[in-house]
Amino acid sequence: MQSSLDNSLDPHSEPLTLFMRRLSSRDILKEEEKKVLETAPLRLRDVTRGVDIVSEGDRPSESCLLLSGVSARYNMLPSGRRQITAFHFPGDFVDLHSFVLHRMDHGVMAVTECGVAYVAHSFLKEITDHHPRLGRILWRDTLIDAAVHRQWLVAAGRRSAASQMAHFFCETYLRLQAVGLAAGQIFTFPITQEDLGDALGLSVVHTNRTLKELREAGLLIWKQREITILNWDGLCQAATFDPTYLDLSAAAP
Amino acid sequence: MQSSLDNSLDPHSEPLTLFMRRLSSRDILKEEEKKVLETAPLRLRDVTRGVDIVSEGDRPSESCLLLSGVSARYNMLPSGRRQITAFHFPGDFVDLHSFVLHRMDHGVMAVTECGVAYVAHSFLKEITDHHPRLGRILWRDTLIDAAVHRQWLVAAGRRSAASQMAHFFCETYLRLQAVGLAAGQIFTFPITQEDLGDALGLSVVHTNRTLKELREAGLLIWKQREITILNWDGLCQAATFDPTYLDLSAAAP
DNA sequence: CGAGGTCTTGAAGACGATCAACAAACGTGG
DNA sequence: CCACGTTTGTTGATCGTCTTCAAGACCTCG
Repeated sequence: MQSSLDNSLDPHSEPLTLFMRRLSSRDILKEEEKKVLETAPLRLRDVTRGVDIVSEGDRPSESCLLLSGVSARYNMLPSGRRQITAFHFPGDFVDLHSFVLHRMDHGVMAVTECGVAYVAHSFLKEITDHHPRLGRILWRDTLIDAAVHRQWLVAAGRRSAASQMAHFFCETYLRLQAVGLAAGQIFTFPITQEDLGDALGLSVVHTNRTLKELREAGLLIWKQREITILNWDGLCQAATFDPTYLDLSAAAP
Repeated sequence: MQSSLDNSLDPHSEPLTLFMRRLSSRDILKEEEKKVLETAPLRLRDVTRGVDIVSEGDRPSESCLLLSGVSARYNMLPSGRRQITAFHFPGDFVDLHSFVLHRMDHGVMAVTECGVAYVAHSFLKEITDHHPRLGRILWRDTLIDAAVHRQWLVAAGRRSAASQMAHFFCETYLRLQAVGLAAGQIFTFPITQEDLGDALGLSVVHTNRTLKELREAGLLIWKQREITILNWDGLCQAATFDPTYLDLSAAAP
C-alpha cells in the first residue's frame, strides 16, 4: 500500500515510510534508491521512556532509526546538569553519524516510549559503496542536523529566551510537517518543560515563564501534550525565523 | 627567537599538507587516496581580513580549503548581533558541507588575512563516486564539525562563562596541535576579544573579565596574538574537558 | 483515591549585559 | 622614526535577565 501524505499513518506499518518521506522533502529519491533502502534488514525494538537508546561512550555497529515517539541527544556534565542538543521525531536517524564516527560523545535517550529500528553499519557501507548518490543523501541528512545545531547555538548565544523558544517551535513545527506529523497548526509534543528547558539551556522555572509569555502574546497554546500554533506569522517574527537551514526545498545533485 | 607560528612548515608550500595531516590524525590515508587528493585542481586566492570567503545565501559550486589565517562561520541576526559558530584554522575545509547542502545558511569570513584554495564540487563528486572510503573520510570531517557544534551548545547552555571559555581553549589547542600549529604549549591566536565573545555568546566586556579570571587563575596568558597555556591540567579541569568528540584517535573503517 | 511527577507562581540573588570612560596597541602617512 | 587616528583592550558602575529556592496546585496513572 503506497501511503500518501496523510497523517493517519501508523509509522509501524512500514518502518521506512517516514524516513523516505523526509528524504523526499529535500531530494527526489530514485525508484532504484527506494528499492535499495527497502531491502535494509531492520532489527525492531521498543524503548521505555527515560532509557538510553544509545549511550555515551558506545561504539555502535548499527545506526538507529526512530519509528515512533520522541528521543533526545544529550550530554551530561559532571555537575549533573544536562544539555539536550537535539530532539528526534519519527523518521529521523538518531545516530546516523555513528556510522562514520568512532565513538559516541553523547547519549540518546527515549523522551517518550519509542519504537526504533536498527540498521547495521555494514548495510550502510554496502549502499554507500554502490550508490554514491544515496550516500550523499544520507550525508546531507547528517548535515541538516549540523545546521540545526548551528541555529540552536545562535539562539542560545544571541537571542532572548522568548525568541529562542519561538525559534525552537517554528523549527519543530516545520520538521514535523515535513513528515506529515502536523495536522494544520496542531502537533503532539509529548515532552516535559524540563526537557524543553534542558534543550534551550534554561531553568525549568524560566522555561515556564517564557512559555507563559508566548501564550499571553497569543502565539501558541500547549496543553495536554499538544501544541496549537495560534499565530504563525507572529511566532516567526518573534523568532526572526528563516527556514533556509532546514533545506526543505527539493532538488537533486 | 622568531615569532614562529608554525613548526618550520610553510602552509603555502604544499596546499594540501595540513589538510591531509589532519585527516591522518583520525584515519590512515591510503597512498592511493593521497594521490587522488593531490590531483585536486585548486584555485588559490587571498582574502582580506573582514571579507566574506563565502556569503550567506550563496550556492557555491566549489568548497573552500583554508591554507593560512583564521576564518569564522557566523550568523547575523536582524538585531545586528553576530554569533560565530566555528573558527577555522589552516587545513580546515570551511564549507565542505556546501557540497551536499543546497544553500549557505550562514557566512564565512576572514578573521585575519586568509589564503584559501577552492576545490570544485564536481571534483568532490568524482572522488566520492570512485573512492567511497575517501568519501566517508570527508563525511566524517564534516561530522566532527557537528560534534564541535554540539559541544559549543553544551557549553553555551550549561556552563559558566569561565568554564565555557576554558573549554574553548582546550579544544582550540588540540585542534591546532593535530595539524602541528602548536609549538609546545604556545600557539598564535590572532583574534580579537570581540570575535571570541561572538563565539561564546558573551559581551566584549564580559569576555575580557572572564579572560582575566583565567589569567589570574594562572591557567593561560594571551598576549600579542599568542596564547601560552600555563596549566593544561587546570584548564581541562576548569572546562571539565573530554576530547572524545574530536575523534583524534586514528582508526580506519 | 492517593502519590509522585509536572506545572505554576513568588521572592531573593547571581551572572552577565550595557553604558561610559580611558589606556594601550596598531598602522598609516609624513 | 615619530605623530596621530583608529582599533582593541581594560576597568568601574548600574541594570536586567535568568537562576535558585521555596511552596502550593494540578495532573495522571497506578
